[in-house]
Amino acid sequence: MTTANINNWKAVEAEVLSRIHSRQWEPGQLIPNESDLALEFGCARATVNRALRSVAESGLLDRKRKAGTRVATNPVRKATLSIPVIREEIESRNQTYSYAVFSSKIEEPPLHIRANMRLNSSERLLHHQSVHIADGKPYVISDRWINLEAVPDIAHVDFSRVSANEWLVANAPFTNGDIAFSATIANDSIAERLGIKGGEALFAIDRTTWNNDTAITAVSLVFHPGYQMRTVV
Amino acid sequence: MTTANINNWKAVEAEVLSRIHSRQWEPGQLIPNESDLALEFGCARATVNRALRSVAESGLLDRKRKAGTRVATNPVRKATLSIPVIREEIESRNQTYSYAVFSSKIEEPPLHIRANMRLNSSERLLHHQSVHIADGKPYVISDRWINLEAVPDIAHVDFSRVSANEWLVANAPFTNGDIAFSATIANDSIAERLGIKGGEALFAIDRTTWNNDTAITAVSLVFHPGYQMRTVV
DNA sequence: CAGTGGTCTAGACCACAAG
DNA sequence: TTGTGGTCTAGACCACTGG
Repeated sequence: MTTANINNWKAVEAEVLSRIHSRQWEPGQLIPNESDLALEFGCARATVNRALRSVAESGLLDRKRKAGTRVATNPVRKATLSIPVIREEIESRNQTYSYAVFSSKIEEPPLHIRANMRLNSSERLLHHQSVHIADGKPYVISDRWINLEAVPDIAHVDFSRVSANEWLVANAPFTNGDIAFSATIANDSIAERLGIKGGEALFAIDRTTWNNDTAITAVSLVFHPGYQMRTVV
Repeated sequence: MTTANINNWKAVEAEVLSRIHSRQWEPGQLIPNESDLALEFGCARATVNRALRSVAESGLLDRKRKAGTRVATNPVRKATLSIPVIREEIESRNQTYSYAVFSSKIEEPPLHIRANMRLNSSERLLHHQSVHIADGKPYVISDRWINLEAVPDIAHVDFSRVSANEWLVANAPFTNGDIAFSATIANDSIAERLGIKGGEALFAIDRTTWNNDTAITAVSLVFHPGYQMRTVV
């Protein structure tokens, strides 16, 4: 025997990946169906299915009923990035976390926020601006709008003890959300809050979350200069 | 009957999500084990397993053998973003795609590139700089280093016909890679290549890909002003 | 040690879509 | 029409890990 036993889905996955990388199965090529592979590997079809499904999810295979399974020609690699609570992100680097609120008041939102959250004109919104601090240095500033109709309890929260982010995560589960990543220039107000000079390029994340069709919150995060968001494929 | 039959894994998943969102199962709480849920829903344990595994992958459940399954307290939401071939990204917006090479030559790389690719001092690298153009306007500029030891064939490729990106995707499959997203300021050379004024904030992606332990290529992409990368959770 | 999730199996039926 | 992947089932054993 030159190959180890292929009797579990991880082994099947490894063998499939190996055949793709070695180009034994070339891009665009139809690979054998599940039953044949199960026979070849000496395992159940369900095991082959589990492995092929996993590889397909990573983008390296295209599967269609009746048409069969093909090696993807332009593999659209999918990177998964986790969106951590900022406090945990900072503490995981062994830095001390702190947090300060600039302002927190009920306001009329600008039009683009209303449009973004798809609100009628009647909702009252809490406008909450704060900064998360790592080892005493501003890490990211947060400019958040919260739909009080969706989360009435938040009116009574003491934000000196817990950040709006964490309170919402724990108390206002959302079903779906949009995220946009971009670059922005540090204007005077941003620069002041981050304790930097103006004119620098800053990494920004804009996130809106929903509970089914009602918007919960829209937040704009602007990170300190040099911040990188990393992941692997 | 108030509820529909829960006899497939999608239905089980929907029911589980509903119980989490409605806080019938609260954050941190231990939920029933797979066998009990299977009994309650009237389906096989494997079906419950499929559903719970799916929810756990999205970050809303924490599963541990023996310890059981708990609702995540700080759900680390995972966003998956697909990394498309730039030509396809542009064409999917019904814009016309074109492409131009600024320079392509074998050079000694700067130290940070060598370190990033974890190379010995001996490898020869192809330095390839280009721009991808949408509807006649620069869309993103690419500054790429290619390890000729890993991809010798690339020396003979006619880059006027196919972009380095697409050739590599089709001919140099990789097993893994790192990606970093950041913001950068438009210096003079970047601004000139993007046809903009200097000083603007630009979204940047740095990606290094590997075939097992040998680096294939490191590429730095700098997008036109206003570019956003979007996804959903 | 014992309870939980993780996995495998053999067989069955279904849903989709290519020809 | 028919071949393919998608899924469900009942049962079994295994692997990890908390107590």
